[in-house]
Amino acid sequence: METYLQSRITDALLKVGVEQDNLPEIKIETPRVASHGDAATNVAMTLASVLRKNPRQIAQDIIDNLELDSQKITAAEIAGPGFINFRYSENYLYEQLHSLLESGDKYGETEDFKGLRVLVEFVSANPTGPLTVGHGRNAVLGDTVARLLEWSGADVDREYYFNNAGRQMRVLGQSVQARYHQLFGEKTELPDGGYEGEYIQDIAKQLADEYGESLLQEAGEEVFRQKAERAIFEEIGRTLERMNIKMDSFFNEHTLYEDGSIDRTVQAIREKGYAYDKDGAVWFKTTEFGKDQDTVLIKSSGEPTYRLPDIAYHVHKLERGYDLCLDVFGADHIDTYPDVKKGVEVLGYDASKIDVLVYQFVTLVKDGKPFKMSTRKANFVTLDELMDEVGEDVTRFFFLMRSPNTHLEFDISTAKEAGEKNPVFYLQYAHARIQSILRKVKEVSNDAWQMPAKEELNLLQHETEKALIKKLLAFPGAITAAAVSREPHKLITYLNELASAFTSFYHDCRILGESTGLMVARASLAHATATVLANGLTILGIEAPDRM
RNA sequence: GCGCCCGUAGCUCAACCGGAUAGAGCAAUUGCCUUCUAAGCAAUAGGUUUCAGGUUCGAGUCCUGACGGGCGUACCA
Repeated sequence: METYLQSRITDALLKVGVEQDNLPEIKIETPRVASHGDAATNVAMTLASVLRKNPRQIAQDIIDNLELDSQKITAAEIAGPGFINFRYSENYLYEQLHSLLESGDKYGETEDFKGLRVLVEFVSANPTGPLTVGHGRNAVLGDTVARLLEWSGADVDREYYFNNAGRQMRVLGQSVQARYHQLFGEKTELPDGGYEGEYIQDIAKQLADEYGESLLQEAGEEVFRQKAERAIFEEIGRTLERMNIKMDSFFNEHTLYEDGSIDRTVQAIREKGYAYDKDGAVWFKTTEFGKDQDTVLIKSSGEPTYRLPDIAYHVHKLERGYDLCLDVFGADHIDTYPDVKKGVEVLGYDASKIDVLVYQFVTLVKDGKPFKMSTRKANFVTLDELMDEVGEDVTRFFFLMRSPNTHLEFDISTAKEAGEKNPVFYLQYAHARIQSILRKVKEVSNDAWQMPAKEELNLLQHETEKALIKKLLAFPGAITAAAVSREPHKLITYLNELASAFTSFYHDCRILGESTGLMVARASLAHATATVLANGLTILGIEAPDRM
């Protein structure tokens, strides 16, 4: 419909005398106030200064030259300072509703990103401990944006990037080793900066159960590191599964060393003249890109900083042929992103294919106060603990509810309320309620719901019915908007409006007890609403229950 | 100091890359269950969009400057 209006308006503009080269971009938007119509454009106003004419006059000229199909649009009128408002015909609504019903669980899919190969890299927590609440927002955002892109036609892979070498992991191994020795009565201290979480003791205990005392002979921490890594990855895998997240691949940073990518990357940056040696370290000339200081690529110890493998990794992604590499990470990592892009660019790759979704931090709140759920000495709350406390659906929903670039206050008191206050249930309840009605319809008519003919939908004449249809038709656009801006909360806002439009309809129009024709038409409308709710919840990774 | 994000109703947040009368939920007040799920609906109240300038037909949105909060600014990841 949008493209239809755009082409009609373009034709009218040409007739009015606007030159081909001066055609403005024609924006079609949905007015905030329903009384303003179903679609509107502001072209007349944007043209006012160019044509040096009164915008309302321009609008009138455009309307006079518009050739609209009355089967689709019934009215085009001037309003306010020069908006042109359009109204959809009933026929158009019924036609669209009918095709929605035909699409069923595919309704909402578009081809906006058709053919685009996307790699979403997210979570990417190193296996040093269980996933925390902070990782939770990352995981859910990444997965949901991936789903949004998939619904928009993109070909999406999900990847988890990790590093199982380096100092952090050695300390992890040492920590487990220390706990293991303690289990057998030895007074071994945790290493400096060791991991204090209770899970370290759990892993040590597993090892004791499995191997008895035999590991006491181990001199180094390597065995413990390996065991810890495996145990932690298993737990992370279970957590992700619980959250409805399935990775396509896990990428080990180590492979970049093995295949020589790291060395080649440094070499290439040197050759381009963007790297130099100083104080035994290798530096990246980030000052040339407007930074205050140059940054270190390889420490004087010979170990690279994370920037170098990050650059090599992104080159690797691009070489795999992705058109879009989307990284999801927290606000604390934002500073590395320009360096990586510049590095990739210096190496001759198209850095514009790399995009980043940055999210702000999460604060847990309970009864109005910052809340620490964990009694463990380690200073974090795990995702599993959170899900145990409030449930999987609520967890996903709360992480998605807000715009990624504002701080998220996760109110556990609200999340735990199974009822009125909890916004997740509003959507699920609407779905369950519709299913309940449809079950009753089936009893009455002794027949399952069937696809109605288009004409049968003509009985939907009530204002709340038409408002609901219009809301349903906005679903694909809502997905696209959320996918383009990578903001899943836009979809939630839409679904809330949809559920609200449904309850207005439910309040004003009965389904059972009406004549057969009207009952069929309304049941179809309810069915369509349930379909859209279910599709929307699927994208959010949340259940759409049939009963509550 | 510098960079990024944020500042909207008592609280938590929306506002479709500059549009028409700034909207939801929670909290408050009131009304609605012998008819399809009241986990709901309807209504009332709540705002100088932190402040001061600027840009233009038009600003919560863009620019400048204050003020306030978060995160960075490592030879940590």
